[in-house]
Amino acid sequence: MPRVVAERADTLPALAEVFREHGYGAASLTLITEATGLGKGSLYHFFPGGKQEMASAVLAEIDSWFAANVFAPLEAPDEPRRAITSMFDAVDQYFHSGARICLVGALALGDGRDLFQTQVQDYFARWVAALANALIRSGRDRRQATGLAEETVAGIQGAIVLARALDDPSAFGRTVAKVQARLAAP
Amino acid sequence: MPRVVAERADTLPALAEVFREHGYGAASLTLITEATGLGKGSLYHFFPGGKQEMASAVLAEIDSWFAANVFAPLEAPDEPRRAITSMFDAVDQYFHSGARICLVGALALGDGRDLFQTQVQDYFARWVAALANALIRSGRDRRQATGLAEETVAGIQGAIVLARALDDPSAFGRTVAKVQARLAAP
DNA sequence: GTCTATAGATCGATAGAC
DNA sequence: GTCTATCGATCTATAGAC
Repeated sequence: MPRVVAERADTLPALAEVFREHGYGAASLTLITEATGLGKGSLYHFFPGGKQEMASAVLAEIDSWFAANVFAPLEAPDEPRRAITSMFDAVDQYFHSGARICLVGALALGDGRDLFQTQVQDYFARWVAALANALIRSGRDRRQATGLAEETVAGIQGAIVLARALDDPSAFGRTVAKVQARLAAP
Repeated sequence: MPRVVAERADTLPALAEVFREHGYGAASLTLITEATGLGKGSLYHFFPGGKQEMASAVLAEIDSWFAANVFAPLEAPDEPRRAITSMFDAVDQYFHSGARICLVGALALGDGRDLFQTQVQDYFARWVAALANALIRSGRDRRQATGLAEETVAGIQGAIVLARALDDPSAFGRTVAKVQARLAAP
């Protein structure tokens, strides 16, 4: 039978789930050992920097996923409108239609804000820049593109907060659909 | 010289600041004693339920502030447009133009989500309902008012996330201004 | 009411056997 | 690599003097 955890990267999905579920500070090593099925010894073998390195690795993987599935298409030289559409598809998929929160946004609001400020800032800055880039190439005025991109990313993040607060994942889809429609309008 | 802390309610602003700064789980009693200037004995005298009761009391005070300054005007029988304008003024004031996060939203995303779910849900549900009510009375279509209210509240929350993530409070004002402008349009 | 002292549990992290 | 045992620090909460 194949091992569930064969290398460091195999632990990242479970780690990400724990941090999303409990935040950074409240994600104890006990919870992490249960979620990953690894003892503390193994965890510290993979992550000598401890919990902080675990969270940082999760953020790096998230950034990598968005870079490949969201940022790169938005920055690609052609098809900006199609890239924007696929961005919303990717967002809906990644956030499980509102049932999953954005760990980066949660870290920005909660604890770990100081520890991971650079990674959090880079993630949002690149998202806004990539979307603004696509908006400009799709014919938008340069001056308004950044503002529109900020408003869109904020709308997505706010939709996650709202869905989580209301305990109603469908609020995410409803709200994001409005954000997307506004972006498609001239 | 008058005492700084004369009764339970006097501790709430300092408590709120600690929870906003560190989240619920990472706000230790040591941090709380430093912020309030009270020893543990005094804190447990005021809040026999411990840290959970402290956070719950803070949420109740936040809800009370919004009820008086935001929800009630929105639900008042007249001047819905004026109430909406003053809502945005109150929001900008309360969140210090993006320099202060929304503790309710942060709790919704992070730890304490289970502990305070009812209070978090009530806060957002009432905000959306009150704003939708004002929108209907200002001439909006009933079917679209709730969606527009959700989008607006989400936009405000997302603006807070974005401003915090980018470490740029001015992103809050820029984004909220766009949300407000959209609401004022026919 | 407010304090200090401290209990009892849990934390992150380490050591060392295998 | 993975485990168990355990360290010292820190946590929430309580007890009791004043």
